[in-house]
Amino acid sequence: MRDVAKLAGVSHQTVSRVLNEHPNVRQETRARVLEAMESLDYRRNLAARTLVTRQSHTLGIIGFETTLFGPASMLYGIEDAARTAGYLVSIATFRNLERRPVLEAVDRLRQHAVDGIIAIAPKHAVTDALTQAPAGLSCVAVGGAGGADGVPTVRVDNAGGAQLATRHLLDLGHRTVHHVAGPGDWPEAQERIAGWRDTLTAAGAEVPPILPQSWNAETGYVQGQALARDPAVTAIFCANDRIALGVLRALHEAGRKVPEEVSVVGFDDMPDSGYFLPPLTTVRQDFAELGRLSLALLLEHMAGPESPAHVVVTPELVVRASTAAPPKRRGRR
Amino acid sequence: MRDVAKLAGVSHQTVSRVLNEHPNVRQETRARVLEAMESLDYRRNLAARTLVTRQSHTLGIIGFETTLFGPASMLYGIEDAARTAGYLVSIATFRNLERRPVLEAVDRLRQHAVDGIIAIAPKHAVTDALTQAPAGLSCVAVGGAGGADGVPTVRVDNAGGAQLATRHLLDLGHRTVHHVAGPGDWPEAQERIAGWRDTLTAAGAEVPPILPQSWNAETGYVQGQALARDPAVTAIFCANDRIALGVLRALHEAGRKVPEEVSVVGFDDMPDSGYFLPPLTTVRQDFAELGRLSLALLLEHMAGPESPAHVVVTPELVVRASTAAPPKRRGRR
DNA sequence: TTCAGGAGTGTTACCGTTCCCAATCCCGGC
DNA sequence: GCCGGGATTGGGAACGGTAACACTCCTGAA
Repeated sequence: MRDVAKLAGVSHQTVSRVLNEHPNVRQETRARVLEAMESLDYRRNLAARTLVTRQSHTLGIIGFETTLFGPASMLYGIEDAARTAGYLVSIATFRNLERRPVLEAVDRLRQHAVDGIIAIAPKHAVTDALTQAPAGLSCVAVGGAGGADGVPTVRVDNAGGAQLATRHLLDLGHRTVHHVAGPGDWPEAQERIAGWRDTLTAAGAEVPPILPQSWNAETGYVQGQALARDPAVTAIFCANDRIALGVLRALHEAGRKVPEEVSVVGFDDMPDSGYFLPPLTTVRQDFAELGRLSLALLLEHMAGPESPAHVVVTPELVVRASTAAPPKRRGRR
Repeated sequence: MRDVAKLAGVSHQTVSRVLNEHPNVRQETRARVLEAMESLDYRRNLAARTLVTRQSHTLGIIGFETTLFGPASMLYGIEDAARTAGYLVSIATFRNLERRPVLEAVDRLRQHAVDGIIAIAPKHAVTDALTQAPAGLSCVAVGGAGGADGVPTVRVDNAGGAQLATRHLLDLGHRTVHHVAGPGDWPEAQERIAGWRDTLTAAGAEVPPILPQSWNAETGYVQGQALARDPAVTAIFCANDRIALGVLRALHEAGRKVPEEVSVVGFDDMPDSGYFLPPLTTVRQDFAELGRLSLALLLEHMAGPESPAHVVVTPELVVRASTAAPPKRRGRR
């Protein structure tokens, strides 16, 4: 910077002003400085800037299982939006959903002086940990655990999505809808269960038992085998597309045709669920949008820490070929 | 830090020494300092440290389509390894595979003074851009484009993987193996094509034509429909699992049974390919390991920039239920 | 007894910015 | 022609660490 100043024949302070687009610099001077910067291939030292301004222009993301489609997409959305907002993102993942590892991740980011944190927070433990973050550090939670305490959140209306799916099946004429749930201690899974159950009871339909377990295809396969054995089962709502994949396989192996005999609905709309056998009807959530929104919320919160806002995104039903009317047509009741 | 020094009754320099685990500090003094740090909840300002040492203890990752399983997993592996090595990772993604955006991403990271860069580099343009990175900044390329110029690389033996798949099908008794390739301008796709073709010609089998297009399920579906129409087709090797998914669907819709009539092999071993219909035989690449290795290579290169090393990871065939002997048995030839 | 040398500690300079405040220039109004 | 005030510029002083070097002890060998 000193070199630039010397070459342009001004003080280092003026260079700084040009850098920060301070209004009170004469056009001519600014041009001279810019030219000098150009010819010296100068770039400012952000560490020095951070040291004095206490702003790193870096945002932190703490995430869990970022290898899965949902979290990875959110990450992508956040990074994209952050870039256009002039921020770099650093990422800290943790391996299990307890308070300690989360706090460690927050701490790691704090050490590096991030200006704010977005947590991909599927469980309450994460959101809770966030409330313990030091004051002055803005945090936003995105993903599962909704309606949290003092932390702004962005989330999907899981209950609404589950309702969409369940209603769709009911409207097709199914007497009731079975559900293969996600892990019982995940708010997202709970909300989907609630949305499904409420829709069923509101329609006066019987509520079959559930056995919440995991988010993967194996769960779907195992539970699907049991459901396939029961001829009364004509409609299955799965907590996500991976589970649906497993259910589809179980059904197929048991010789039960989809959608002629059994209808299946998923949740997420993963990239290739349109190519499942048959193409999966599912509830689509726009993860990238979720990421973008959470970034916007974070910036807002960093600018003026008002009372925490809560943004809810509405998912959308994508009807494909895995759902149809039940085999023996009955009246809509 | 001054406060800590005062409280411990030493100079700030001694505090610094304790922080950096300098050997020449008396036990007792060290204890006193540590205690002071504890009671003041002191944490060192990394920006200041970076300013003087010119080391940010941050690594940069530049990536493309990090929302897909492969890149996301590498990211994960890198972050994991970086954390244990005491680094934070920042990420910069770019939207298209040309030189400019890649260089911009490198620049962004450089501004933030990253100590090194790992590029998830599926195409040569990325690796090329890396060679233009300023001297003194260590870079490693991981992923597709192998055997590059001056940049250390970590990659999977795609040709070897393709050979594994093709051999497996040939050994089952198929006369030849058809291939649904990935996009023609991707080195990974090219290498898989080469491995497949070479294996075929080495075995004296006919080499069917290919039509390289894209990595997604749609490609598989479209090309699968054409292949399904040809009764001579009994074995299909797909450039990745997503393509295989599409092929499986096309085959099923055309009424051709897998694996009784047609065998299908994928590449990648995505999380749920074991639950495809039928469970997919595929070539497994360990993305997380790839990430870890690339980090190790980067650290090595940062320590002593010897001639760039090239690490090759061998993939592994996972045999599941989508492959079998061809319908009319013929001799092994 | 003297002295070399290492352990332990403190002093000072410096890393590259931005902030605060003062200085200078220039313009219009009285 | 003088003066107030905004525009423009410059001169230190931070920011919070680490590096380099100097200094004081203390120990063991000559």
